[in-house]
Amino acid sequence: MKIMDPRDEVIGFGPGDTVAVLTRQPVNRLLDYRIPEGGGQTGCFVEVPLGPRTVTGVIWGPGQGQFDRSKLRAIKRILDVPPMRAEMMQFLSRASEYTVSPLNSMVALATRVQGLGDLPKFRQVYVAGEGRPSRMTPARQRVLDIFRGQPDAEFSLGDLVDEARVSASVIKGLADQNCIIRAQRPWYEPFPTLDLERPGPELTAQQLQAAEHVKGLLRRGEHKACLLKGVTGSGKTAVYLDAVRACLKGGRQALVMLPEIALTEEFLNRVSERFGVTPAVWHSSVSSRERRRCWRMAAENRAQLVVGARSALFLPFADLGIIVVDEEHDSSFKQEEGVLYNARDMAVLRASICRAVALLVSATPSLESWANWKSGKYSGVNLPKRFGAATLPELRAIDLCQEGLDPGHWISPSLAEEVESSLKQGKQALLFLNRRGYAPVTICRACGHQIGCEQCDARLVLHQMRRLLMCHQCGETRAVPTVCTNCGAPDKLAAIGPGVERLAEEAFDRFPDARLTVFSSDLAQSGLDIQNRIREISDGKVDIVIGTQMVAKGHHFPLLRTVGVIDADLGLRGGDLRAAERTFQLIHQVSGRAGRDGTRGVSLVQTHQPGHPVIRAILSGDGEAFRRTEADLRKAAGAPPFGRFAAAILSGADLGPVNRVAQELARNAGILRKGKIELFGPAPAPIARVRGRYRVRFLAKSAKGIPIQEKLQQWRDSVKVPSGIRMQIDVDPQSFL
DNA sequence: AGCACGCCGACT
DNA sequence: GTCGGCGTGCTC
Repeated sequence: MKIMDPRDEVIGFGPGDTVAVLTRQPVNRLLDYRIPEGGGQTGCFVEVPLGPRTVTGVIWGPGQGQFDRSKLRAIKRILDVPPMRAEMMQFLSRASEYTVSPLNSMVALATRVQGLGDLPKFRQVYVAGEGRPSRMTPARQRVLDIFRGQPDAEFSLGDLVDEARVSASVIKGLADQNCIIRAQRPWYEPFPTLDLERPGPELTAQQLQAAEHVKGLLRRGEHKACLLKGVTGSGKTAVYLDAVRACLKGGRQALVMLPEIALTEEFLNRVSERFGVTPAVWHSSVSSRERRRCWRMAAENRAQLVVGARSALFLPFADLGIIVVDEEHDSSFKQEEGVLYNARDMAVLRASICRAVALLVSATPSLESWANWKSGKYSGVNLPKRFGAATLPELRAIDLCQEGLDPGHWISPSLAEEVESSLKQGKQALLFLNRRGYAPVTICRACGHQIGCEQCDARLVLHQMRRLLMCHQCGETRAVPTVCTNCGAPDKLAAIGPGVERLAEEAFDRFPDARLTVFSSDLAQSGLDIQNRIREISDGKVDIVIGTQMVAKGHHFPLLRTVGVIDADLGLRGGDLRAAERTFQLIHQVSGRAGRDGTRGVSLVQTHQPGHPVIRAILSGDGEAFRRTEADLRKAAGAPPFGRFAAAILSGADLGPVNRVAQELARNAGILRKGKIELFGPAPAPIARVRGRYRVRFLAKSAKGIPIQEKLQQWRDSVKVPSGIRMQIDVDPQSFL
């Protein structure tokens, strides 16, 4: 079923006219409604009756007239927000086609705010007042001191309570005596204006050249994607902030996308340093009120710059001029649930539709972007040198076959020695192991049983600090048993293999005087907590940092001298399409944390296979050579980016029906073959059961440039998928689980 | 997504 | 005989 393409021009409708509405309910077709008093136009956000309920939707175009006119119902309300722009409708439509996902679910992505059309509510703030308190108390003094420091500032109740460490009643008492004054502010206040005249850092010649290239694209209105490649520490951020500034000066909006929420705090500091104020933020942990503000301000062109996660791509920007995708190679840009899309690719699509520049930034570009640059589809700029005194670290392999490890130990003598010498110099060391928890496997020494998840085809990971076993597939946790769950033998359970927690234990034994900190996504409390702990590291309050990929990304640790990669072979095992690429990117990235203050850093890479091409490429530091070799391999295999992949995943509570549907789909492979698409499978997914659901996979493969979506759609529609069985199509899959 | 309609098993 | 299980289909 194909929903009509949105039109370029806006169409107005009068009362009584029939219009086609697309709701965000899973009803993937247009429904006709009558326009109410006051009229409307395409793109209007509306509330319509649907059965017994009222749902939100968007006027997509003129009515289709295929429904009994006498049964038509009227639109209940046209919401008081700027209508969806034609370019947004086009973007959603194209994104829906590309990802083979229903258009209504794209509309759902574009309306992920509560109370879309509700009138703005007010929020209460406190400002300085003239009154004198009848009696001064230490608590009251603390509150008044805050205002004395910033007489024109406004604070919410929460801010005052936190900052002055007082209770709300103290604030109330002061307000009653007019010492501070309660004021109403609309919650939808525009975001503060960025100071674009504020002098920025002096850019180096290569930075200037790079910035000039991007600004040229903006000036000439070339809505072409551009790859900004630069070694870690080369000052990529300063370059793209300069481009953002040029875009804002031209009166257009900017979006900067970061792969992880954990990176936003640090980036916001960077922005407020550069432009004097904090910009709008959009990600899943932003409060719903703040999201509403951000959404609305983006639509009204009153948010100049939005910093966000991948979902920020669906904000209703009025006039978006540049989309920066920082760490564009990062796999977190791929949405792996619900609508499966790669925010990096969708950013390029959106930019091309709204005539914006898509700027993809990375030290280790994805092979996709790199190939697009090489072929001339994207333009590109390179920053080959580190900024200022920073030099690239010295990279060395530690051959674990030569240098044996004691059982239960993972820090080799050479690595320990290097860490020791860093500590002696008053510098820091980072031990990197991309494995959360204490140990990946718990085994019974009596019967050999490995404790697994009841719901998934996966082993439970021991999290010692939280005293539980956890499934990394479904998140299910359970208490650590004292007897074997299989044979009942007491005290025979043993933790096998290392996780960051266990590594920390070993580091504590080895370096008893060092101050340690462990970073892992499950140990992080909040964005602020991460921010504080990062600051502790920058301030030199920590000697050894132990962490998962969380520490590899983006953070700046000036005192860090030594990086130890505990297990370089870890990511190379699974053997999926991108294993080599991801390993290269991760180790390169984490190594780049070392030596950013002028003294040369060292990165030691522990491996059992120092001759492995990927390990050799990492050690040589020659990313270009690595990408060329990897590209040749992919080309020979017809793999992305030189061929096209799409996965289909069937899942259901019982294997029988899942297999039956899979067999039927396999029989219909002819549909794909007609479109020059090869089908492989069905095969049980590598993790054959997740959350109690059995999973079976297909892989569809075609040459580059073959339009696969229409055929995939036909193929999917060729079977009737019974309720209880889900079929997901993943175009350009990242993960092969 | 909800919710109604509808066709087969164990109860007052 | 009926109450209710949740499979199938509709919502303008």
